Amino acid sequence: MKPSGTVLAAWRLLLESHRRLASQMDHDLREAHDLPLDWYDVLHQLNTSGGRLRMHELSAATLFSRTDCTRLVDRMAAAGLVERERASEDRRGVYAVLTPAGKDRLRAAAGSHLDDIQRLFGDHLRAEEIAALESGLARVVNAAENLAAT
Amino acid sequence: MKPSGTVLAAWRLLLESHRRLASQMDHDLREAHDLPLDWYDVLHQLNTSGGRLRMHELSAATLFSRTDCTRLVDRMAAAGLVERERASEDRRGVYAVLTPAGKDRLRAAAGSHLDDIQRLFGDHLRAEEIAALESGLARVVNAAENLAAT
DNA sequence: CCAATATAATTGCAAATGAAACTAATGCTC
DNA sequence: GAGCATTAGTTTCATTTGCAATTATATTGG
Repeated sequence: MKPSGTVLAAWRLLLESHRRLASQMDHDLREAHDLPLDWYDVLHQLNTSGGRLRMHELSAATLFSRTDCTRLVDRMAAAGLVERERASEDRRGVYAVLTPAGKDRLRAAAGSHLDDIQRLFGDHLRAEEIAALESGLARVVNAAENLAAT
Repeated sequence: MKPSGTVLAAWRLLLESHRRLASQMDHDLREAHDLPLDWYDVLHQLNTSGGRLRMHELSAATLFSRTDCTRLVDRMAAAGLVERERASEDRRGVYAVLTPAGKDRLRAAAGSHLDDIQRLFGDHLRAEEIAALESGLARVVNAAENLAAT
């Protein structure tokens, strides 16, 4: 089935808002905290998962490829924000572990980044639009997850 | 001001739905038509603009950087989908022009791509959610545009 | 009118990316 | 418990990207 004009318009707006906001936020984070948005994402995911994740869990959480995670962790480890730790229960495995410095850096950046989310995104939406985004996109994401799991 | 939990959730869902759907759609387009999503985007924008755009207009329409446009057009010209044409009214300028082959390729790919948009996105949204996405994100994009224009 | 400045597009270089090959350890089956 | 398939993670290679510098043309202020 073909999408209606409104579905198409909504999809294009989602694409455009993502591109504009993501690049603006990346720019702001680099400017203010010398932290790429990708790094912020990794720090955030680690932090909300108790500070340690296996590489493949990090990949699933951030939606970066395994390859990408390997190299993000490389660079972030060089910058002292995370550490690698071999898994004791599975000797193939590696944990990415948030360091205290990484936690500090995240805390420092979180304030202005959250402000950015509000300023660039939240400020322009009505409560019922936010609710609609949340419920609708949750279903979209869910369906995509199931598809990917196949 | 800090975003409320629902704003934050909505933002994260927007990020996640974009990543999942864009990569799925890119994959499907390559699979079925050997056409990266970026190329589709360029063909689409050219087509909806009468088949010819100055490089900087293409950049504004697609939100790819000027550099990126130069090189996308390079590769697509090598594949015969577009042509470069020096602008007669401004000799610095270059038009990217859709070729008949490019138009054909777009037409061929559009069908399955539109199906994808419906299947992955539209099918999971209620009419009022689509309307909310459309109106809300239009305001978000607008605000971001004005900011960028500064 | 012409020097200074701005704009259009490309290019060189360093960094980031993705797919597929590779290494190592585990699990599964007979 | 030996062999085969699977899973975890990294690495290699070719491609892509982004920033800053470059080239060429247009515009503007004195």
